[in-house]
Amino acid sequence: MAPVALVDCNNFYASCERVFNPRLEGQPIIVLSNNDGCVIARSNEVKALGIPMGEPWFRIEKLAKRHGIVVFSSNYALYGDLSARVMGILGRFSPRQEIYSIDECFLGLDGFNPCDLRAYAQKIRQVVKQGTGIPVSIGIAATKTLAKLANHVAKKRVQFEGVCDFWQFNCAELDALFSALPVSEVWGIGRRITRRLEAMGITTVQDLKSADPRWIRQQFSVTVERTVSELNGTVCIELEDHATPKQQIISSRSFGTPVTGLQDLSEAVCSYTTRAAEKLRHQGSVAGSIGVFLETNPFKPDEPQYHPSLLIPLVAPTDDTRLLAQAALKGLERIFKPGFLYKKAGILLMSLCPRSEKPQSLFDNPLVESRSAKLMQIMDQINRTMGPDTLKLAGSGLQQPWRMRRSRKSPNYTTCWADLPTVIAN
DNA sequence: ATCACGGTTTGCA
DNA sequence: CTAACGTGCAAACCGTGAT
Repeated sequence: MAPVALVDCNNFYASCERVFNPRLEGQPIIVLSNNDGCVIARSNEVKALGIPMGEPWFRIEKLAKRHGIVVFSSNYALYGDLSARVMGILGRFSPRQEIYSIDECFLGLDGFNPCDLRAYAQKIRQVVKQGTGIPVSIGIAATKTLAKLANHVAKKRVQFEGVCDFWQFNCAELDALFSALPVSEVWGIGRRITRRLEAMGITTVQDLKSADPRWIRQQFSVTVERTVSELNGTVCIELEDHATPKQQIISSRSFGTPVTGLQDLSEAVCSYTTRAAEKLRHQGSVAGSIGVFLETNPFKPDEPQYHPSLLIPLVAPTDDTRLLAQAALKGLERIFKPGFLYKKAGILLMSLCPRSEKPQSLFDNPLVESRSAKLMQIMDQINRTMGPDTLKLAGSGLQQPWRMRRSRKSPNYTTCWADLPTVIAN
């Protein structure tokens, strides 16, 4: 049985802010979503106050002030950079690593003796903390679903000191543990399925583990059935140590203030397309079609609502930002209607396939194509070395009045020289 | 009756 | 002062027209 570890950073975004501002140690911290909309990360002190994840900021602003909570806009440049450092260190501890999200990864520990991996896990925690300042917790078990659960236990129970290894439990102990955990803690069991399971009398992890897999499949789906098998120690979800290319790439943002005009929407659509195209090239794919959508504010039911979308097939699959933006803007013009307060716009790249498998067409012009490829390469390189958006399409605009609010962003400590004077001044 | 499809909804993190 | 609620992805689902 090959052990799997799930390493997860504790309160990741809050911890990132603390790394560069140690005075925040022990202080309550929250980090807000894009547009300073709602709470997406909380330090332990804030969790203890009972402020839930996803809570809209405007509803807790007063409470936060009362408790002296330190509030940050999200700073993805900072979190992404620290994430890369943490992942780099973690990768040294196993030849098989699956980076699952910005703050967690699985490590395949095949070949390691499962008898006692706790010391190894403690070593991992110590090295990551020393190298980055970020505290992590580690769960170890036979399947990814169980490792996730073990990680949860490692975080929740202080006596485990950040590491929980299910191999250290016998059957009776495991039964007792699982009977004390709500079914909603299981990876893949979200709000909706939890509600339905509870209605059927399945309320704990143990209940779900001992449910009949065929019945679960019939009532729910293969996905939930797999989850049940994984709880029983049967591997159904393999470790994916090489990133599979995305089937679709979405780029969308809410606006800082409502937008009414086609000009502003065009700028937004143009820059979202630029970001998506960068991701597309990064994974070495081309897109066969591009979708555009607009949204008014659904939280204001009194205002006229309109959420159009349109899918535009491309003449030939491409990864050229200019061609993609052209198509997206043409689509935008077709769905745009004046007289609405738009809150959000976005684009989707679809029908993706590897550049190498792109079908040749009679109308391909090899000279034009190679120029396009070279131009995109140079753009990507300049933006990579000199900072994002150093070189962009004119259609993205300069003022960008629609940009999201981020009034409480910390400096980009690790990725922006220009931000450092702020740091020193503080 | 069955399948492939595309668009929409659901669900998760 | 006021108003203020994220994003990205895949799987499941569903209606349609072709076979």
